[in-house]
Amino acid sequence: MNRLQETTMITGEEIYRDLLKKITELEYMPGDALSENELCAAYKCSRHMVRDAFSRLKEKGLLEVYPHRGSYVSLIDLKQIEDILFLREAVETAAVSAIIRETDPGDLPELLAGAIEEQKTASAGAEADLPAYFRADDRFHGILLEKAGRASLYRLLEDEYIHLRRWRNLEIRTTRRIPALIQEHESIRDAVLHRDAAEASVLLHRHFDTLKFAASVDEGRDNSYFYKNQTEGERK
Amino acid sequence: MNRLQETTMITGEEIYRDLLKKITELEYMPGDALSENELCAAYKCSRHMVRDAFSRLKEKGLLEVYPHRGSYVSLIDLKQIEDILFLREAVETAAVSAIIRETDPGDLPELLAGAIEEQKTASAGAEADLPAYFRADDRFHGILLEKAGRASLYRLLEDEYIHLRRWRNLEIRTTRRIPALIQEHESIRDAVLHRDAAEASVLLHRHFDTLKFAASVDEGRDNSYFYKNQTEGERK
DNA sequence: TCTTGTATACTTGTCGACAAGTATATACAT
DNA sequence: ATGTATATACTTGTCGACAAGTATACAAGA
Repeated sequence: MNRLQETTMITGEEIYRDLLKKITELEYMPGDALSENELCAAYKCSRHMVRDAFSRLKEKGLLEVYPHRGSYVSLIDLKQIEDILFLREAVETAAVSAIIRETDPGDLPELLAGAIEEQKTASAGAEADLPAYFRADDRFHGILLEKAGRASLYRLLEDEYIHLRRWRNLEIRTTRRIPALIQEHESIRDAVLHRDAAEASVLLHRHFDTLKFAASVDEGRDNSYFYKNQTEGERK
Repeated sequence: MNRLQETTMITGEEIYRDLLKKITELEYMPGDALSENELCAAYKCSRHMVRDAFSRLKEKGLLEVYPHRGSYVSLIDLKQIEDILFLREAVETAAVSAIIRETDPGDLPELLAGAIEEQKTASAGAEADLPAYFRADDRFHGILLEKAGRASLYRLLEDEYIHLRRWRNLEIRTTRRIPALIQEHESIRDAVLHRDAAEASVLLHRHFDTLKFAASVDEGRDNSYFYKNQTEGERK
């Protein structure tokens, strides 16, 4: 707990959003202790607002509350990250399949090209803007669902993707490996535009395997940001 | 609000679970008003416990809270139901693909056969046990994910499946159409055991289309259990 | 020095009371 | 009879205070 700024939050909803954002963007790192008292002092509100936000964050798996001991930002569960990557691969493969099966391209080429272009500019040069790249990356995959008529599903899965984003913010802090990801995006786009569902499926599988590999590398690291071997939620 | 039994709940978690169950199992119907005061009287606890449960139910999209007016059980969003069916189809197709690609059958035949057998006994005869059938149905699909090494993903998607179960409880109240669903399960099982991924994919698509059709029929119904045309959350 | 018991300073859990907004019923004027 | 203003009975929103459990610091005894 530090950097408690003098914000003037009002509603419990805003407190919840603020905490959610700070956890996702690693302002509060995995394992950090969050004190109800300090937070309600920072937000200048009563503990009930903070407790309500805590309750929801706990429900989302972003906070662990140990009664009468303290509350801590959840560690990252790499098995869960792999699950969500599997989920995304499955959903986006189905979306691409639906796009190819049911509709004509429409403005899909322009949309995908725009997202890819934005990824390149955001990740290029020394003044690379990683958050901007991540947004463009999300947009690329979002376009696929939207054009499959499943934009609302993308919103529905937001809660799961939160965990993915937090891990991504922790994992990808340089632009070193981004060009390879962009190249994979271009391959996927080409397969979709050529209406080659089988090829797109293979490329999506490979794309998410690239990320799963990164997650498996984390597995071996010995820092305090990840749960170790199924012992999730066993803080002594 | 009625049938308030004299339970002796204690923790807020139990209250939340109880409300969740009663909403899912339609003891509280879509649109029903839930009063904080009446509930905390029934549970013999303070309003804070109920409010905390309300906050989480709201977050899950099962309750709509209108400040200073009242709280109501969410109506069923059929677009969301279709999204979740699309999600399940995508995930289970990917799971079947993984099963066929990566592992040998193992005890998969026995497990699937057991689940199907349970579906038949639960839905047969005049004393049919629908909840038991639903559990066996869930198990069938759960086995596919488990054998693909994604049991934890199944748990992760529980929150989305809650909405599906609530709709299912409302939609399927007789055993009339269940034999067809069981037959589809048997076809899917056969395709998986014959390691025919393409056929399994087609059959899964058809299976979920059967359910999506039921959802589209609901769309035309003129009762108060469903949101009408994207106007979700517009209660005057 | 080591062990043990106790006091203390934390943490989260729960409660009652009041504030504020909304809808309805009622009395009044037209 | 009808439209309007007011009073009342609800609803959810917010707060301060206290209860209860945990870990730590510290002092007393072996």
